Amino acid sequence: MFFGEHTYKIDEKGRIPLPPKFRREMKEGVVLTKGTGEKCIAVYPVLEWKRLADSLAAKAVTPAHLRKLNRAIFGSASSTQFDGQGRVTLPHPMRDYAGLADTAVVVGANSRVELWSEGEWTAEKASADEQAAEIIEMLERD
Amino acid sequence: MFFGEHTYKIDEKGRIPLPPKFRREMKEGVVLTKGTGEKCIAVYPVLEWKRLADSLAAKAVTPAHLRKLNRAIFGSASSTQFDGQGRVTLPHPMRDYAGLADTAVVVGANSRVELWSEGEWTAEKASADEQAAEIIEMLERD
DNA sequence: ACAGTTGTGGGGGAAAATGGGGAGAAGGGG
DNA sequence: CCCCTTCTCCCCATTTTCCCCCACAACTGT
Repeated sequence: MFFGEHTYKIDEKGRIPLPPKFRREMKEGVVLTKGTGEKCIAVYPVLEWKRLADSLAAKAVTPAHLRKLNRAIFGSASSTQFDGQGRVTLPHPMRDYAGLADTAVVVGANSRVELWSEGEWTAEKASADEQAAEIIEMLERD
Repeated sequence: MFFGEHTYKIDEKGRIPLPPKFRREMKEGVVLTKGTGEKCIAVYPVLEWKRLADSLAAKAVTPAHLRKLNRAIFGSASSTQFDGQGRVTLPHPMRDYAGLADTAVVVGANSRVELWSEGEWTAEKASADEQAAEIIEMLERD
């Protein structure tokens, strides 16, 4: 379970540290993927990621379907480890995709961790807050 | 398990390197085949390849069927090894089939590795992403 | 105040990407 | 039948990139 919002620097080699609490749940390594739809990088503990990939693959209806799916899932993913300082190196294509330059916001999102550029994150947060307010209001109406 | 998307040059002798992580899972050699349907070259670790060929052969219903299948499978396949620099040589017919000239995109797709021309790959990726997004949406609906 | 932990930066060494050279096998033509 | 060409391996060389390790400063909690 990942919580909270932390801002870290990305050094010139493309490395970023993760909060110590997060590392402890990711000792076996992590898998990085592009966020689905959102302009961010998603970080999963390997185990969690395997669960996800399997449940996705199970939805494929034909072999051709499955091949395509594997391409999308595995092709845009990257398996990696923490270095001695608790950092992970972000592949260039992903950094570009998420618009990450010299700082990133590390967001705990339950079973997943997300990396956002500051700009994208404030925008996303605003819309998330707004939606949450709407949803809560809806719930309270009943 | 093969991950990620890497771009490499094909030298004038038709050789292409594979990422070191991939090589380590392919020490015993690889089998190259034309992609089934897709305009790419598929690369299997020999062991994975044998599993595939066997499971296919088991499904043949008649001897004639099996002969045809064997021709199709083994006829267009090519078994090879890495050279000292971690490269494999691509047979000419396959390069032509996949439209590979001087650069190729090496895509990890779970148990298989695929080689694409840059053009074909961007097109395929777009459609694969789209399909994956649909399935993810399906999953989230439940 | 002190010790251990964490964020940040950088340097050095090993490995990887790329490019050629040359020997040997295969094939085609004279 | 022989020679020449072509293709295919295997080896060597060079540059670049990446990864691991070390260093220091700031901060934590005790």
